[in-house]
Amino acid sequence: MVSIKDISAICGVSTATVSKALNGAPDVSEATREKIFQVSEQMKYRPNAAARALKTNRTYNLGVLFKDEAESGLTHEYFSAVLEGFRSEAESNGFDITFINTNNASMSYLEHCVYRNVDGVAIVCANFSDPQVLELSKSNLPVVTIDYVFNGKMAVLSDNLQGITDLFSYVYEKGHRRIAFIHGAPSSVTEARLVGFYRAAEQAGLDIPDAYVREGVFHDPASCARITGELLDLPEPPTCILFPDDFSALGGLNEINQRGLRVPEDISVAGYDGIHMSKVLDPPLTTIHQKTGTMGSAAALQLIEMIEHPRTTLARTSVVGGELWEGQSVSAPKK
Amino acid sequence: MVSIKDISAICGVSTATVSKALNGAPDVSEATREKIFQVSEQMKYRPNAAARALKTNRTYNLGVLFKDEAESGLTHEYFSAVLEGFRSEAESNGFDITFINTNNASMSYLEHCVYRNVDGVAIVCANFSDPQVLELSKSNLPVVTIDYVFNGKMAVLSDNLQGITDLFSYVYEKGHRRIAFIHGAPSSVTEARLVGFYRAAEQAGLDIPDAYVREGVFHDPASCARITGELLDLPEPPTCILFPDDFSALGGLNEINQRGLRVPEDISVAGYDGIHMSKVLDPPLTTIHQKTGTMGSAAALQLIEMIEHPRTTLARTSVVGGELWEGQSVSAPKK
DNA sequence: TAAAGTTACGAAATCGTTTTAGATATTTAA
DNA sequence: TTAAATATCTAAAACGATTTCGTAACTTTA
Repeated sequence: MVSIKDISAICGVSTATVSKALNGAPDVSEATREKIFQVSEQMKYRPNAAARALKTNRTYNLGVLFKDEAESGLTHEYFSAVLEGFRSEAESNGFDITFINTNNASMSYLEHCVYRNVDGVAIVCANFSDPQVLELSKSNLPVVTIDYVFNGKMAVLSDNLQGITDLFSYVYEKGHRRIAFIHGAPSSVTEARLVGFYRAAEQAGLDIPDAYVREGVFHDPASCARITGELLDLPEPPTCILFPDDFSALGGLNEINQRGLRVPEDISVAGYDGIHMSKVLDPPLTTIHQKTGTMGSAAALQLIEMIEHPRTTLARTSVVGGELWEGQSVSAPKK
Repeated sequence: MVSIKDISAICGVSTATVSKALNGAPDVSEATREKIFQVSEQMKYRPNAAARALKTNRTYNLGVLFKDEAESGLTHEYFSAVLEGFRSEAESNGFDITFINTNNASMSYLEHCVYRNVDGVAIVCANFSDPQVLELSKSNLPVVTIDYVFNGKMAVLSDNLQGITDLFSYVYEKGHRRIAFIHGAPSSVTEARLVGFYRAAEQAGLDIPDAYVREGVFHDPASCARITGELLDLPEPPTCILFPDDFSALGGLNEINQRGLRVPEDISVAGYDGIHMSKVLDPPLTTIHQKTGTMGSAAALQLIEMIEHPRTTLARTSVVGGELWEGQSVSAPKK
């Protein structure tokens, strides 16, 4: 490969000058700078990333922790889409990304980051109570998290509170008063949604019976199918069910269909996420679309800002609003 | 960070000896080797990847080209699952992965690989006629491709020919004789499936009318819905439709439902891929499950073999068989 | 016992950059 | 005219590893 040395030889200057010219240092004359650019262009010079990293201690590599406990990580559209937004924004800023989820026990996440010398790390999808994740969050490596906030660290959240509020208002205005909510396992996301749900109900002067609020499992149609069945078996079943996410809503839809009920004529349902599939279901699912691309992009920008200006950047949490996708799975309740 | 120098100082030996001990060179006594291991363990020494890369010209980093033209790449479960298998196997072998799909025009894929010094590259999802992809394939960088074969390069293919044959046989044995096939856009995958389809039909002594074989679009429910409608409008409509993939089959299912027909009582359908969703549809979709994890893993192993033993490794194409997932979307045809 | 062979180690070069601390030539100010 | 300031450049030292070759000490062989 052609190195700075080759360029310097051809241009008749020292390697120091070449380096400085290429990096825009002020003490290089216009003439030599131009010559150096020309030659390195023509010889297709590419700086050696390893050498540069060794010297500067900067790799322009961002670590990504993307662990799917339930084997649904990279194949979970929500997280994949966030990752794609992150990757794209990072690359626009000259950063590449490297996965740091080692599965051999030889290195912790933090050790992996150190080993690879990443400039910062994004925790996109992980178990936030995992000691290794905590270790990472406590290190002085720049960190950004998605949908979770570590104290004093950058974070990007989807606005679950607003999202569920919008969804609730929408179905309420459609006339529903018996609204059930199957939520995911306890987490900050679930918490925000529950708060939003109850607040919106309160606001509307609606009292939600405890039997209408059930804990399901994210991304698990089976559990949601079962709970949907139990809800329908209530003496006074709900007229509308909100699911933890679009995919798990499929389970509920099946249970409903199998009982010979129709959506939305007999019962209304709504999902959450706004994945591709939601638009293609029959009927199209009313859902809250989370702006995953925006979230990933915001995470990348915040992380990079922290990397470039560690002393002058305050850790902050940005909240990305969702958007109601009006499908046809919610209509006025039967009289 | 603690470096080899620190270890050498503590152990009272030279850095050369430390390096050799850590890398298992033969000319280090058992005693010093043990001491060095102990100390570096205790001081949590991690080799500096950049320094090592600079010296050895090996990064233990694999490039991954994963481009989603149609914005469905990272969010397309098939490719995501292959990638996950690849990543996992690579990491087990001490390799990390870096995306090389630059979206700024400043570097070609190959240049990006050179810049990052990756040891090899996997082309998981890309447009194989893109000049930049060709350039990559022609370079002397070790390359492995998924579902496409570059002459003289490693490749991993899903056995589409066998898969579609199995699927055909299955529906044929269920009694279907009017079998339609909506395939994807022209590509080696489509080609293999078409050959398999026609061969299987021939084998069965079945003549497939041209009107039954239609070109749709992978991963696009809308086009498949339209074509399904046209198939159903034929004077002699098929009793079974094979779709290009599970996701696009959704479009067909909707069209069928909207006409008041039921699956599988009135018409049978089958998908391809075996993504999570296929099991959760109502009825569960009969499909060919592609062993994506196996494919990704095989790709990683082949690539690494090529990297470690360039002179003694022959480029080869391995074919990973699929597996019929029997759902409930295919039954005997109506009389 | 002398020559040859082994074993265990270290000095130093090297990979391709960046960066600091001069050095030289040129220009400006006094 | 001379000192000071400025502009442009370079030598050389890093960064943290690997690797070649040499050497000293010790063992074996004849």
